[in-house]
Amino acid sequence: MPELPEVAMYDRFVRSTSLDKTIIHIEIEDERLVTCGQDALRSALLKQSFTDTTRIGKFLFLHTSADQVVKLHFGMTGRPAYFTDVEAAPRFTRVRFAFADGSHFGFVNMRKFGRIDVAESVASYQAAKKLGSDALDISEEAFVKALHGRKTTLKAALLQQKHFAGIGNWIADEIMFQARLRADVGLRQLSESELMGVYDVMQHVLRTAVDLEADHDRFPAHFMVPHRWGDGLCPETGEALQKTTVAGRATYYSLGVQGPLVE
DNA sequence: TCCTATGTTGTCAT
DNA sequence: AATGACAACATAGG
Repeated sequence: MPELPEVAMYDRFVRSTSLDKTIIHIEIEDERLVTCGQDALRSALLKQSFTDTTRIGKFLFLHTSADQVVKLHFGMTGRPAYFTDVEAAPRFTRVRFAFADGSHFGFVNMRKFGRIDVAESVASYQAAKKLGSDALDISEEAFVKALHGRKTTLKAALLQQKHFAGIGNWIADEIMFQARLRADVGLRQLSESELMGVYDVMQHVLRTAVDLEADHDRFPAHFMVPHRWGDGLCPETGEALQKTTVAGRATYYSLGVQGPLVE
């Protein structure tokens, strides 16, 4: 379940389990998940170790003792795993890194949308792939500049990773709910000051989710998302949340709070 | 059987 | 050239 707050937890997990252990074997179930190819992955990592991590949006970079980085992207269904017995490997462990101490790091990915790649540095990867700064790091000025006056909808723009990275489908819906904006509002209809409000909401949603360790059960009562996954009722009006499609994604919204779609 | 799912990217059109 | 819309990818579970 990886959007920015979830990947922040993955980051913490990896740091606490899998750093500074020599990698002695890499088992690859499906090479399609390894962008650089299995040979390049093995030559980059065998006899090396992970030494540090950097997270940008939904991307997690593992620095190696050979001074390269391994990029992990989890797709829609990915998560990291750590286990000491191969037999205990979680179902859907697609790539497994075996450490010299007998433990293992697993890249678990049911749907195979996750990807592993090797790059020379975080900066070089970020530049090559046009990946924006982390959404928690972008300035208000840069946020407004990136969005103001564009032709697309707010939700589509929030989902792009180019200008600021880490927003996914549930966070986009949560931001639009808390900003009290229609699910399909166009950026041309939003003033700079309204976009500053969206920025503040984005920071609040991300900061809160990270502080609560991405645990949906602990999200505040004014958050919509737990209701989207639960009783389907707006936390403010008590009415049923509406469902539609915006930017090609399932979109939940409160008619009473956000108003009707434009059609 | 059919539909949905927390994401990205290639392709085609504007 | 740049930007935007949308299908495609792969799999499990309801």
